[in-house]
Amino acid sequence: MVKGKIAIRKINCSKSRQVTFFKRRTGLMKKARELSILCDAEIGVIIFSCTGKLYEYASTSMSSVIERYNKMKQDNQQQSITTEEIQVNAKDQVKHLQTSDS
Amino acid sequence: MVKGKIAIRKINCSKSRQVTFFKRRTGLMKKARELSILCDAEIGVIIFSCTGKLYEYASTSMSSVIERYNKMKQDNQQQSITTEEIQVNAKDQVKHLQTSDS
DNA sequence: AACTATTTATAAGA
DNA sequence: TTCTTATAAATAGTT
Repeated sequence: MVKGKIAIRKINCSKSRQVTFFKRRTGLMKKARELSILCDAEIGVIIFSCTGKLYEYASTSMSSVIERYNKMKQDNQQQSITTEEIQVNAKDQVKHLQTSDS
Repeated sequence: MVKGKIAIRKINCSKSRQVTFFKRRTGLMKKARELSILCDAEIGVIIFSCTGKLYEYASTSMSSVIERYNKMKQDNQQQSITTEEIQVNAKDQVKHLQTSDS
């Protein structure tokens, strides 16, 4: 393997994995922070290491990010239910038209 | 400004900001995926663009990540309450020793 | 915890 | 968006 290049699969050696985890975690957090500033984005990053330790970054606060996330998902759900209902209603309407003898 | 280098502050030009957002968001997601694979970590990334659009990445699923996050926070909270109680109890104990005449 | 050879990301331009 | 290219930044392996 050429120096500086690795395959993207689990690093088996625990020591190397730990070092890589530190380096790349730091890099990821930095990139997240830069993106949030440059592009005025709200960002949350949650990382659990393989030993279960938590690392986090949030441009605002994690609770704000999670709340907004849940709200958007909920709205999307609502939206898709609404769409479904409209479709069902439309189908009923068609059915009604087809069975009506006017 | 030298080509290829920018200051980390909000990009005012909407068009440049949009291009940068696309490039860096893609890069961030890739880094997150690589980190999760290389180091066997559970990772969640939530991004809201400045126009409110949601982008997400989760190595497992976002609900799994958020649940685990909330659970860990809750446990930490519990842990710190417990610690506080132990400290209070210890203080009472000292007080008791000081006021007792044995 | 630093170094450095390389790879990777990315800003600007097309 | 998507490609190219010049440059900056990240990082794998080593000291």
